[in-house]
Amino acid sequence: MRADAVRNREKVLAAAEAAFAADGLKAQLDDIARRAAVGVGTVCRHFPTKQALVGAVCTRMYQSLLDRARQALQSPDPAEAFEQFIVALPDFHRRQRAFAELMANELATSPELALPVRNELMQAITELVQRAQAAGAIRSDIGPADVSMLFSGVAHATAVLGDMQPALDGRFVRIVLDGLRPEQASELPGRPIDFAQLRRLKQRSAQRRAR
Amino acid sequence: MRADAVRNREKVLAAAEAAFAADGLKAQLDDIARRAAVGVGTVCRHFPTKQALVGAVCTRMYQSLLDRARQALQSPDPAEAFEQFIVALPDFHRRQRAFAELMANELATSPELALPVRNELMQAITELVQRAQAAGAIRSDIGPADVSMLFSGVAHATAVLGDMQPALDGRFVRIVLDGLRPEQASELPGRPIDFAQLRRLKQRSAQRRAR
DNA sequence: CTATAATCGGAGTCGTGACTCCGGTTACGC
DNA sequence: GCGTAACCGGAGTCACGACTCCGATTATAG
Repeated sequence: MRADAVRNREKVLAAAEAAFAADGLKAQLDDIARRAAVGVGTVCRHFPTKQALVGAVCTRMYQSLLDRARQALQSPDPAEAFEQFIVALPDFHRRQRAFAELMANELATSPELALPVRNELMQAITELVQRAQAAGAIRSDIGPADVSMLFSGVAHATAVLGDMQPALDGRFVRIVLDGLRPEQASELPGRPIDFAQLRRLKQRSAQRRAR
Repeated sequence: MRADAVRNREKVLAAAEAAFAADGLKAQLDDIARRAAVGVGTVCRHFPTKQALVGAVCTRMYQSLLDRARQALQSPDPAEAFEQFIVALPDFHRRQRAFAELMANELATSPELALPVRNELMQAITELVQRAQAAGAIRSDIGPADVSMLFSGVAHATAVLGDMQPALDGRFVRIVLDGLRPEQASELPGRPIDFAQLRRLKQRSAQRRAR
């Protein structure tokens, strides 16, 4: 691959990230091209479809989130590790607004982009949760997928709130965290959900939709 | 207005509700017309723009939600009133999936559809929260807008989860409710948010975006 | 029952936005 | 340096979806 090609590919990715951050998923290819100081053709050669571009941007985001999760896992205290990761989330989402939107929709959509990074991230989250539970830092009647579902909600709120008081979603996270502490009053309906189960549910739901 | 006209208007509204429920806001006018067993022209005469149709459907939804809030306010026990209203939310959203999406986006968008019903609903929620706080049923460091923000998250999750196990969002609500109980560990950043403040924040944010 | 005015339907218009095509240009191998 | 092959750009294509227009139809007034 030629040197200028890689350079442009990089410029496009950066521009796409910025554009998605500003306008969400509905950001236009033309705008992305303009931001990258590049023709539309170039964008479309590197990423044959918008979906592909989204996928590429998404992968980077997941990677960066995975890094955070791994960093949190370094911490010797499981409770702190969990909290550290969770509290960092809206901060992350604020910077990557579009990704919040993407990720928030992720659960339901785009099974087509089966990103290996995502699996690793799920792995890391699972570990974070299990360790925290073993240490008695969070309630035992939840599963990893419950956590990710919860934070798809946080992600969404962050995306919607936009540049309003950052404090707002900080409050949201703290409230949810409090709800996750051990020995809470409510009995949760159903059973703890992990990622394998979530996937099964998703498939069944997709089948139902197909009919 | 002629009798068949009202009848059709009603059919269109019902069809729109169903279509939005199935496909979200991106449901197509043609599809709505087909569901209503009516021509596209009819849809567009009754509702000159898609926005208007959305507004009309939205108003009904708010009305129905308001009814629930008022019903909850009837309960003599403030704690139970609050919980009753909140727990009913995802159930409501499941039936009205699109509305969940609408409502979830509401915070940021569509200041143009200034629905009077919405104001009444905010009033009712404010009362529900204040009474519950006075009775010591929920923590005192939150405001009504915090609650609605939180449940915009729930709404989103419900929308995304779709027809997956209804238990999933039931779990979500219980966890958030637990996080709202008095005397929790976390200290929330910032101050309690009420609707007036939220509106101000929104305006400032809109101005910033305009520049 | 008939005149009339409003309503209905769906084929057609128009705008928008993703993607293609090809002449001109720029980077590597020799 | 120079030939070649890959890359660049942006005007144009194409599909899709919101909305319009007008002949056919149907409800009310007298």
